Order: sequence, then C-alpha cells, then structure tokens
Amino acid sequence: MPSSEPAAPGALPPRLGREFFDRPAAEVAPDLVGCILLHEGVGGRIVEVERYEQGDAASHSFRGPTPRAAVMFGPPGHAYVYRSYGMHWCMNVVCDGEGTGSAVLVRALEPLYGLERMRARRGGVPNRELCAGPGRLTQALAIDDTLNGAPLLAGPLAVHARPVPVELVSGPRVGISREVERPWRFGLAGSPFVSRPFPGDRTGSRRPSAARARGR
DNA sequence: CAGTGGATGCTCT
DNA sequence: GAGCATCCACTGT
Repeated sequence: MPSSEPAAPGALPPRLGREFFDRPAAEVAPDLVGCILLHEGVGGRIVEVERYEQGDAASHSFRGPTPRAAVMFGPPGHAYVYRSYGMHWCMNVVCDGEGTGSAVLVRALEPLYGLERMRARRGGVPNRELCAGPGRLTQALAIDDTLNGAPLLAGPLAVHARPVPVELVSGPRVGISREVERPWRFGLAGSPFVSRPFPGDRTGSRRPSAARARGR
C-alpha cells in the first residue's frame, strides 16, 4: 500500500518552484498532499489540505483584498498566515496567478524532521497529534505571523516534492459554516496523522474498535 | 468515544 | 458587536 509508506527521511526531493504554485487551487491542493513542508528543517509530509478561492463564501478572499487577506492576492508560492480564534496560527500556500485570491490551507503533517523540537513546542503530546490540525502544525513548526507573506521558494519555509507516490481521499472542509458541501478537503488515504478521519476512508486515522480491543 | 463549553483576539459590518 | 478555516479539558456513556 504505497500511501501508507512514510516518506524516507534523508532522501529529500527537490524544492518546489513557482511553476508548481502558479496553477489553480483545484490542481495545487491535491498535488500538495504527500509533499514535504519544512520550517528551518523541521516538519514532515503534508497529509491534509483544504482549497480556498475568491468565489468561495468560506474563503478569506471572498470579500476581495481586505487587509487580512491581502497576501492571498499576492504572488503564488508565498505563505498566508492568519490568526484563528484569537489564539492559533494557520498557514496557507498562496497559489494560482497573482490577484486571484487562491490559497491552500495546510491542515496536517506526518511528523518526520525535527521530532524533538516539535515535541518540545507541543508539550509532549503523542506523535500522532503533533501536527494533526492547522493550529497544531504551526505550533510544532514555530510558524506565526512574522512569516505572513514569506516566500516558500527561498528562505526558511520550503515545500519539497513528493518522495513517494500517494493515494488521495477527499471530503467536505472542516470548521466552516458556508459552502459546507464543497468537497475541497484532500488527504492522504489511510494516514493516521490527519486532523480527523475522511468519511469513507476505511483505512483512516481511527482503527476499528474491535481490532483495538484485540490489542492491534 | 461523543458531546459540550471555555479561552481569547482580530476582522469586518 | 458578531463571528470565526481551533484546541483542549472535562463530562457522561
């Protein structure tokens, strides 16, 4: 099962360039699953993302380039970082052509690089929960508003190509109240590191209780 | 394991 | 002033 094999640390594929991000969110979002996100060498494999764009009432770019959403209308290949619920940071990858207001929210990683630093920042939670959520992964990678607008093409933030092929699943986005039916959340099939299971992904993050009771 | 509620501050109406 | 692209602790099965 290729999608369940972890990315091999040490054999890091090339960093992605502008041409990867300069495409519609509909393409970039699923293509980001399986790629490696790093901040100062700490991070892991992207296992869950969501797509947002200007014509989408759930998107911060829906009302145009407001001060908060300005970065979403900037050049692709940059980070859009915003504060969520007054206490968390969430990171997006700006994509598509400049001015389109398209971005992909990174929602969960499979932790692979800098595990000790992540654990220290996250207060010793289980590995599975280190980066299982948009607020959790920014905490683990020390991503905050000082990186809003920062490039991914050079500098401390980087996205690297998929080390191994992946199998995708999709479903409705999480935590929104508008456009709730759009299946714009994408994940790595069978990954235990997603923020919550994908409906219909039988190999998803929660092991069947019968198997769990048997001790595996 | 499901459901609930509190924390906390910014953005936009 | 309302509403969050969330997380955690705590409740009760």
